[in-house]
Amino acid sequence: MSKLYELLEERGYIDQSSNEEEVRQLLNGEPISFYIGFDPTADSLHVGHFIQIMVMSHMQKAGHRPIALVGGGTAMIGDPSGRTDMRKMLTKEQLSNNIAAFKKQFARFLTFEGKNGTLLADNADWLLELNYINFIREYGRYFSVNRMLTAECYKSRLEKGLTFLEFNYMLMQAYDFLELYRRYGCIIQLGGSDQWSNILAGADLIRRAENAPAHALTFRLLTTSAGKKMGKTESGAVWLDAEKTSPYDFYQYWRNVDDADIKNCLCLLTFLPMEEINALTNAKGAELNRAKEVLAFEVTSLIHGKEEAKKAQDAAKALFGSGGNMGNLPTSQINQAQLNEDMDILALLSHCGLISSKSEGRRLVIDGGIYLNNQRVESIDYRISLKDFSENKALIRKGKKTYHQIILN
RNA sequence: GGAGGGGUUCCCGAGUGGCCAAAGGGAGCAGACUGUAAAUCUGUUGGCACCGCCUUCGAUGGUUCGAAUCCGUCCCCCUCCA
Repeated sequence: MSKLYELLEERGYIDQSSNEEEVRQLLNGEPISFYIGFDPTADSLHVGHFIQIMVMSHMQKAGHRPIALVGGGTAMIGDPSGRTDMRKMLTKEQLSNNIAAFKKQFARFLTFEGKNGTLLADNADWLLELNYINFIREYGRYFSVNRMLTAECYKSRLEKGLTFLEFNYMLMQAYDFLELYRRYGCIIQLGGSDQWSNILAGADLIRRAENAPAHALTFRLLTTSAGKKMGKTESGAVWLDAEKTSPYDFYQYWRNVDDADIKNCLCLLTFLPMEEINALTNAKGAELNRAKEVLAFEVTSLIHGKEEAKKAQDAAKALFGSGGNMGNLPTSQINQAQLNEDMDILALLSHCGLISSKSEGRRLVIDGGIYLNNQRVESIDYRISLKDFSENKALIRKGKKTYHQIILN
């Protein structure tokens, strides 16, 4: 008998369950089928999803069969949970494109082969052909509006406004669970804690419609110790797709987490054994930097592979410490002709995409936030020239941490 | 459908004819201090050819020397009544 439940609990994944004892026995017992839903609202998964994938992976390793459900149907409605605004609807083309991207990313963490190979399902397969009257007559009677309104996700939306379209979301998701139960014998749904009421609704529906037991288990969202959602940067989410968030930036995101969040991240986002995590996080003060390096390296390896993680780490070490080679930095090309023209510092900055307007660049330079080859640029009129390059390379830095390499060719 | 109240810069939110590129807060960015951390303090946050000019205050058309502010029409949101 495995100790899967205890493992998840010790690592801090578990938030709420429909019945702790029963869920514990399910997870620790014979192989079962479970599902987690993913909304294909973007063309890549992000860090928020990663924690769910980690759980799926833990579950699969313990012998259970994951069902990854992409909400091709529900995404056409929009989940009101945790949002103040209505989610925008997507076209079918966007959806199928996004779903394809998800599949690829899942494959890094989950096996699709074998007796407990991951099953990929799309609720568009059954939701799109539902008949309204039939659905309402068959399942509408199982849902109490009074109860739905007490759900936190709707309560808050009632102040702001909630359309009937979105109100239906809970029914759709509940129906998904029922459908997966019927098709694949899925008896437990997992998800982020924001999904609690939707998941419960599904379990309830199975109990009522099928007179069979079904369970719910939610996981803590990845938040900072201050309670803020992690995985957001000024430029948006931290994506798992290397095209959208480069391995270097990805690495740096984790390298820079708050001291207070290191342990949590190590537990939730890596497979390192607890003893090792405890040893790393018992350090004090500046020694915690070691733990951050390990965190950044491990998470980057999981997402982008060891090789990319190594490159990102080397680049970081080259820039912030000594040694290491910095081949893997964000880089821009520049040619001789451009150099001969009017390549002042502002033009260079926007060429590299480091600023979104000349005004911003102007401010940065005046504030002393721009460095060329680690020398502060003093004037907005500074003109870059051949002498700024050594071996056809120059290094530009914005603030303390944003590095960009320029290659002359 | 009726009555009333709204839509302001990334977000919240002031502004009700010129002193408004628009208070204040949040968030962001930069500087100092540091451990590539946190906290704190300082500066900054529409664009550009930047001591000047241009474009913004739901949309559009007016009034005026001059409008985010007044008037008309339209779109959207909220509250109460049905």
